[in-house]
Amino acid sequence: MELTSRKKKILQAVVESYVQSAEPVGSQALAGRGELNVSPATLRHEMAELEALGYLEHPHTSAGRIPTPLGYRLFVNELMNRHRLAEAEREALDAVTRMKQQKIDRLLLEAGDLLSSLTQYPSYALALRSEAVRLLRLDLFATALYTFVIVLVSDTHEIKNKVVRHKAEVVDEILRALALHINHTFVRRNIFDISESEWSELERDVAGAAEYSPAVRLFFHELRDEHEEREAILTGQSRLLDHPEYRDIAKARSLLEYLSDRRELARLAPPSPSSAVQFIIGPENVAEQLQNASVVVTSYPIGDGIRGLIGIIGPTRMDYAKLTSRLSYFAGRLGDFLASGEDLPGKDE
Amino acid sequence: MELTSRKKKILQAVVESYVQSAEPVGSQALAGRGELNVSPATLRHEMAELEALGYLEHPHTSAGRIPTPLGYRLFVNELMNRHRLAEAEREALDAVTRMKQQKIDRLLLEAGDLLSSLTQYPSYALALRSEAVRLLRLDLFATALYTFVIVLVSDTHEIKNKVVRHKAEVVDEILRALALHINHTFVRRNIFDISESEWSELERDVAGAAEYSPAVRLFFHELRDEHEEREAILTGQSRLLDHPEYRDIAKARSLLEYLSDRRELARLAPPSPSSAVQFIIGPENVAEQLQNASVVVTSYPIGDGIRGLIGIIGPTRMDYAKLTSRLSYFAGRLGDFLASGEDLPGKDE
DNA sequence: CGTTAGCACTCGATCCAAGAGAGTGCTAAC
DNA sequence: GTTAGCACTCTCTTGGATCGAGTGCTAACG
Repeated sequence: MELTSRKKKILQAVVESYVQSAEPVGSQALAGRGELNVSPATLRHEMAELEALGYLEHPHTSAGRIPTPLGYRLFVNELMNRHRLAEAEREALDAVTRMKQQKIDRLLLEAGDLLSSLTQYPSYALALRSEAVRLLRLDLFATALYTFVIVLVSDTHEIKNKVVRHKAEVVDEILRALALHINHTFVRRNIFDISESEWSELERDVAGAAEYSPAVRLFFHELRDEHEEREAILTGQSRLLDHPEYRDIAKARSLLEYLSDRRELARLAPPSPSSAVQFIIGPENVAEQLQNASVVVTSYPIGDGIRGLIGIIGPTRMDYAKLTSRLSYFAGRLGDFLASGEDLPGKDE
Repeated sequence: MELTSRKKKILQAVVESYVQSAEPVGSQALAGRGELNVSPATLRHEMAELEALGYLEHPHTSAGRIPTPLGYRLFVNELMNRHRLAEAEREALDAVTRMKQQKIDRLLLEAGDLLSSLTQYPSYALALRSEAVRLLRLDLFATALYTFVIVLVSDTHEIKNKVVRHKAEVVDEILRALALHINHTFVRRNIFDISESEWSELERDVAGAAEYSPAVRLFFHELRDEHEEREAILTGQSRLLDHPEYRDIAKARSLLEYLSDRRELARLAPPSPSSAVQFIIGPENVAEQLQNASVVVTSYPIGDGIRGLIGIIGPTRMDYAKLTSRLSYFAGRLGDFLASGEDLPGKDE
């Protein structure tokens, strides 16, 4: 059943007013806003119906109305006005992305920091990795009598490395030969897809390789684990406490505790290929601790088909309109910057 | 002026009781503990004197006493009993350090996590770097037409790397020659100490080197910045909210905000070459936001003369005795594990 | 028939006074 | 030096009274 346009206007006004004041909004206050030219009595009538339909609720008899999650959902889907970003905010973000040569994690941290300080909510960000890590180049070399180093450059120009302690004296020549062979055989291949028999073949072809190849295989194996286990970058947690919904320590505690698990956070929102802003409102969240919280999140291209996520976490009462425009702008700028390749930061580690 | 032994006993009892109950302790409660065989009236007398001396204080007339920071200071310096660690706690930490092949940051994170969950306070940890980064080996190689990679292995077996986009086509031969020369000339040298004239010399000696050496110099320069700017690893912030002193949101907010600055945190405690546990109690802290907080911290060797720090942050009312024994054990185990070299983790940024 | 004014009613928030209880400091006796 | 006694102080809790915002219902209005 479609709502009448007046009901929509009323719902919109309730959301906007409540978002701003954090106080349940009553019929008088609503009438006083001026945008609805009807009496409080009529508003009471309409609001009672909106409540029956599940869009509004009542903390107690003698209080005004607040939007339900369903109400917010309708608001973000249909009623929200586009919001314009302040010049100063754009400037600030542009300044962050203008700093070149940064590592991506650093960049996301700074962007998140800025986003959090602009919105007064915690923000989180992460880079979604592609399924594969394709070998661009592998290097092996001795660094001491008993140690050698593995350096891998992927086709996305990420570098991974590891120091290996060897049980015997390291022979640099064999390492070189092994590296040469690996580079030759597996270049542009997904390192997670190298089969058992290919390894055996390799060990047969390169004299002495069998002594070192297990370390390389272990390294690839560890990369896979690391690759699959993403951790989000979180900033501005403490700002949660500024909002009245977390006046209650227990609520704050529970949400903050949830946020402290960065891996959990990374799984918060499904990766989306589109650049649309997503909303996960209250009970739409799976996590128990997020039942009274909302997540506003969007994605941006990092390059090579990989996307990043940047979002905000707060109480269900948030200014979704403002957040949407901010996030869009952030994601846009990050995408421009990162996908351009022009200033591709070294993603080491 | 030295306190009488009875006064010390009383102070000790007050601290222990207050630490446990979070309630100001009165003369009756104190007498009820049994360890002092005097009447409440006598205790009142003594406590009044302890108050005059600055070791105790009075929230208001009809309340019991609580220790002042000076009182805690005396307690940790002289009165504290050594505390025995539970078997289960030792087990848990041993399990963490038993996991091999981890990166040091990961290890510290897990140890910190465990420490925090055992103590119910936020914990922090960081590795103090040595002043120098000595070159063990530098590698340069092209990865694409216009990009090359710099990989540096320091003598502490840390690996740093960077992808560089070059303005012209990269000539691998020149890179090799440059790397060879740098390795030859600067090996075991502190990369921060390489002089202007040495660079010029290098650029003169290797044909074409001038095209690539600025990137290497920039890389070294960035390493210096990164090297100097340490960030602490923090875990368990949300546990602060479990303690009654942070019932007041504003206090919690202020401390949590302080903690969110990891660089600031890294400067919290002076690096100490000894393995003694340090206490920074209330106003002994420089930071404004820590005036009502205490830091308990100790250090452990990482190897090569470098030390790490691990500590706990909480209200001034903490069980210093228990924390001390826990920290000592943690630091000891971490030190054993890290400095042994046997399982030296790859510290790849 | 939708809209509006009027009105009784509900219920949380605030205020205030009274009382309980914990703990003190002082004094005087042991 | 130690202790019992006691008046005093101050916080915390409790309960009732009041306030006021906001509702839902009803009846009248255009």
